[in-house]
Amino acid sequence: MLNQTFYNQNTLLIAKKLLGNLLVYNSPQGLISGKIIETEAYVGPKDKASHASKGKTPRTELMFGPAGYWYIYLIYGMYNCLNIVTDKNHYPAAVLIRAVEPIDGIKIMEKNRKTTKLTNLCSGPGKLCQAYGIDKKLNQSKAFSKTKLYIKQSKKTIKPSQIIKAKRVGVDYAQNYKDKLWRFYIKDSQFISQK
DNA sequence: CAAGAGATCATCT
DNA sequence: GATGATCTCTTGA
Repeated sequence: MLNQTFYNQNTLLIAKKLLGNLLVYNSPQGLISGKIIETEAYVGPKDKASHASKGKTPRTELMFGPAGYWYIYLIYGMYNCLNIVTDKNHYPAAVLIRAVEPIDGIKIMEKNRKTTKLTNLCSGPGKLCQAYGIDKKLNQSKAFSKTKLYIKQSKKTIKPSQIIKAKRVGVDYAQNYKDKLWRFYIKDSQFISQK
């Protein structure tokens, strides 16, 4: 499993390095896992797309803290988004996990998502939380010790040439930060989010 | 296939 | 009282 030292690095580096690793959840419904296909980085107090740009609030306080904790929040009243806090303590940053390729627990995902189309199970931040059954109960939990939800290092690493950089999704309001190429995904994967 | 609307609520002003 | 780090469904060409 990836340890806290890993999460303490530069956020953009982590967003890229997470690709290809396994998101594992020992859920009440059974073991679920998937390969990370797509991530986005939210970096520092000035990133207008980041919740942290509005300063420390009860919700975003976690992003200012030490790395390696899950930051989960409800968006648009109905979907959860899964992030991992990164970078040094007091520097607000996180990586949003946007898509995974289902591996274990596909039956559970199908039930939670009410669809059997493999490429539609976890191809978006809201979708993968729904498929995994992740909600705010896991907010603030640790990703770096033996917990229910963690990231396991894959033997295969993704080559830099296989990583596509793109603009982040849904952040048109982020002024001078909206065009940053801080979204990363694995080239030619069937499992990336749309748009 | 693209565009638009609706669902639905924690969080912040 | 407004607003999303989204998704699904419907409409129409």
